Amino acid sequence: MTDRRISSFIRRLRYHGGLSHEDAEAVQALPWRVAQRTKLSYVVREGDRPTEVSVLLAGFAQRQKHTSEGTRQIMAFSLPGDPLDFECLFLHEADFSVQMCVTGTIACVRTEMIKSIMADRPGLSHAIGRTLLADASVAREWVVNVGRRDARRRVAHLLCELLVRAKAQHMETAVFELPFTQEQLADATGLTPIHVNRILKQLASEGAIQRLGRMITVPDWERLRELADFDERFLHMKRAS
Amino acid sequence: MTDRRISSFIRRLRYHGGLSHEDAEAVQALPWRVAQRTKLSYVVREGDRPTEVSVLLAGFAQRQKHTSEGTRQIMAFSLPGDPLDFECLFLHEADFSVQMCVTGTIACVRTEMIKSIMADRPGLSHAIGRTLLADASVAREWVVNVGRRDARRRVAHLLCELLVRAKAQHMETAVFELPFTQEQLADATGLTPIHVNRILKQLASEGAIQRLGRMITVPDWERLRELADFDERFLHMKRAS
DNA sequence: CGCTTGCTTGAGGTACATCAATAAGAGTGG
DNA sequence: CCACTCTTATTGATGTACCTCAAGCAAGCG
Repeated sequence: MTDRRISSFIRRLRYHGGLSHEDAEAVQALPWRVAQRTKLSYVVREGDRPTEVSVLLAGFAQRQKHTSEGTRQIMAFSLPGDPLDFECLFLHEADFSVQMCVTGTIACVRTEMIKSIMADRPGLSHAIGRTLLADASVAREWVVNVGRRDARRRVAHLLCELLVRAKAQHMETAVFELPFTQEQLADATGLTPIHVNRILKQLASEGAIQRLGRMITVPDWERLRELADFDERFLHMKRAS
Repeated sequence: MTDRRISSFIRRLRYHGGLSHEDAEAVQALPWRVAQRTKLSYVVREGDRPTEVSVLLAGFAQRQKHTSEGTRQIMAFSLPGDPLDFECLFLHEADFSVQMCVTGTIACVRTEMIKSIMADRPGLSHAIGRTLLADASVAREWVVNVGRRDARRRVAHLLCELLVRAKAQHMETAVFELPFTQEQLADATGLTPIHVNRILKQLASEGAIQRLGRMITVPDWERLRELADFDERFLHMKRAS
């Protein structure tokens, strides 16, 4: 029973360039095991050597690590269609944990299955490599964000990234429901939740965003983009899709 | 005229797992063009679409980006043997600049040449993928470093990473010559050069490191490692080498 | 030399963290 | 449907790690 939502993963593979029709069908035809995962549950933990890899079909997830101090750093947010731990196809041991932000759905396949179709399909192999390396590019941008931008720009930059990526996956974005707590936003930006709160308030008072609970509306995209020092080239998207 | 130093690149490809003897020979046999690059020269610039990719043979290089404010963030340091811009094999457009830290040597090949032997050699393709994804893992660790560690740990963590990587490339490490200015260390850790200076002084006064100019000696590795919250698993090295 | 680049040290400022308390939702069980 | 609890958001007061500005110093190098 193949889940139609796998197509969101295929759309993700296509962001970064062509993928043949046959390759797409081969991915669809894999024996995906679809599973529900509750909020806060872990899909992978740092140090695991998974025998399955997963794709996010619905909901949101985060990649994170903990320091010895007990603090947490989120290194990426995953949207529906995103592979969650495909780096394990190359690296064996997970260097980060993946945790669900909200209750959602994932699809898993055994690593051998993926590896075996990748061996027959260089085009698919390449597409997966591109996708993983595009994620790497995002991580590099996060180093810049956390290392060299002030709090206002950091938060705004994160909002921009989420909006662009959500749009590329055809998600509802006229009004964007932020599925993250301010604590998560803080752990993603290297700030405290209290300061994130103040920054969101400030952005709203400046008219850069509008808020209603966790609902964010961006009345003037160009304004927010400029304020955030946001240049979407780091997302390596080929087409508007 | 193949440069024997290409073997340092092959050693790097082997960090993360096996590479067949034939694959190694195929890499050696590529028509590498060896070139000298002076200190501060750029190998690639953000936004370039290079037709050649490069490997660092001697010297040090850094990956960096600039913000609209004019500040710089360094996202990685490259050691001899490291591929400098192989992500372009997958992503076409460079999302970062590569600049030489000191005068050194690089080896370049046209992208088609590499792509063509990769098409014939899945094992080599996989090894290159592993290497690039291991670099991605380092970038994620840098997000943690810059986002959630205090200045002392940040600097110490960077020193630990450089030492372990240098050791894995058989570089002289009993005494480690830091080839970086304090400004570069600052741009890599998200600090100011002045604060890096004070931190280095502090680390030295605590006995965690010894300094003589840019020469760094680590009298007690375990001590520095603990102080830095350093766990080398993120480097994904298979063997002590 | 003199000039430039990088290192060092001090004084003072600020962006963000920490601590503390209240308020507002969101479940949950009765 | 309401009381109860827990999590999340908000706001204020205070603290501090790091930044900025400024100056002197050492070392490499034409």
